[in-house]
Amino acid sequence: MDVSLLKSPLLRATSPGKREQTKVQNRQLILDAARQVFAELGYGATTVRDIIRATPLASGTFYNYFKSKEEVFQAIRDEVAIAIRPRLHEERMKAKTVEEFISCSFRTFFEYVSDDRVNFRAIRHSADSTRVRMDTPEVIAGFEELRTDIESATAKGLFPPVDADYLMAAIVGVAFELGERMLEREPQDPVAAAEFATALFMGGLRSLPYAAEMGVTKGNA
Amino acid sequence: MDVSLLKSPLLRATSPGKREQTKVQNRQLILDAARQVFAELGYGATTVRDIIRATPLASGTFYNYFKSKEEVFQAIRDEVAIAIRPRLHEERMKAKTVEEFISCSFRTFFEYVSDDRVNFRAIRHSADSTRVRMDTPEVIAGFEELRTDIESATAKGLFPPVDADYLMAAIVGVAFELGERMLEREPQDPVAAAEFATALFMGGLRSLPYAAEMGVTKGNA
DNA sequence: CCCGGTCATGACGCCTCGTCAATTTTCATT
DNA sequence: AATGAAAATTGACGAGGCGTCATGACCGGG
Repeated sequence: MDVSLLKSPLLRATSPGKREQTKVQNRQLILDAARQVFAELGYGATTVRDIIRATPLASGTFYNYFKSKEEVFQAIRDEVAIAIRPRLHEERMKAKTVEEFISCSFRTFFEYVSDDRVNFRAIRHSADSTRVRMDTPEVIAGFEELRTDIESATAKGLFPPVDADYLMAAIVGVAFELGERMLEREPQDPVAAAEFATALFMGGLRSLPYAAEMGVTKGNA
Repeated sequence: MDVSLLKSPLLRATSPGKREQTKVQNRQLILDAARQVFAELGYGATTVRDIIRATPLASGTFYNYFKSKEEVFQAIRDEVAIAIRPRLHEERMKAKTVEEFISCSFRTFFEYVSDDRVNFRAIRHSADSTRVRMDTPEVIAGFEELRTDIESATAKGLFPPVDADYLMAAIVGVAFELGERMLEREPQDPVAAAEFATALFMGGLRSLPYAAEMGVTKGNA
């Protein structure tokens, strides 16, 4: 048999083998169902059974793909982290000034959060007041990357010699908490949120954009 | 019968009735066991059964005191929130300047976190990478109080007219995330953490205390 | 056409859940 | 003290989730 024929790029592209095909498909089936169910019941209340019930598969099949509901959740989180991380890193590398570094980071993040609302809401919504955050390896790697980016920016003289670990923590804290609030507002305004955060990091309280309209919490002009 | 004798303050003080007594005692028994077990297994992995097994009580009794493991956790959280909230509020009311407002808030919070390490660790430790945060009514009320404190400080001209909601979120985000990092360092230094946060909010990045010693993450002098 | 390997299936044993009828404990009254 | 009602504790129970595994279906190569 001519191996080069069977394994030619063309054939592999059109027929990756039924085996592989259903494997990928099932995985996606489970992930989609999970997203759905998490959004509906909240992460905490969801059971593995709920997920497979939203799927044509049998209970045992679930465990061929994931070890637990946590692992599905990780996979969903990681998709996000993997999508956003290179973008953030790239923006930060391009930054010529501290301000650019900070503002690009926040803007990119908030825009992503706003676009990806569905995924983010999946976590927040839950009957009780539990809030879950998965610090998956992929997410943690994102944090670490931010820290090393800060460190190398410091080496380049962009930053003063700050405590990169604490600074990273502060950025992460503001990003997540502000992101949450942003999602509660209507209309969604990632740019404004990013401006707020940037001003805070650039010049502290006194530089914050004045609250043009009061009652931002509930009213919207 | 002389009611005033039976219900005299003295008697009530020494014997509040066995009924009441065991009720309080059992509640505490459960709370203590829960703290223990949460710290050991992590919040996510803990079951109601694990908690009562660490207690001389029967399974049914648990439900006379709490509806679920979430509610026990809430109760533990709330103890903390109730203990810390008045302190924070008081400090902020005394503040004559913005800087005092900010620095007192952070210092009080970080000192509390550091003292109360046990309670805080109970949440963080878990086999998987799940991080749980309970936004109980009591905790949310604490956030709201911070926001109204900001608003009234603004009214007094202490703050510029900022977006109090976002500012509150930023403070909360930094406090929690930095608190977490602080717990990972040795020796524990709440004052340094508070100084870092305060400098950030007062003057932004450029005011941050220089990292006197590098390698803060792992090394310690 | 057939065989070896891979994967889906769903029943199984174990465990937790929250409930509830039975029982014990407390307490006011006689 | 004796009594009876109210309150709280107990543990067994049905429902249902968990992760596993023997079974069988299905794919793909010879």
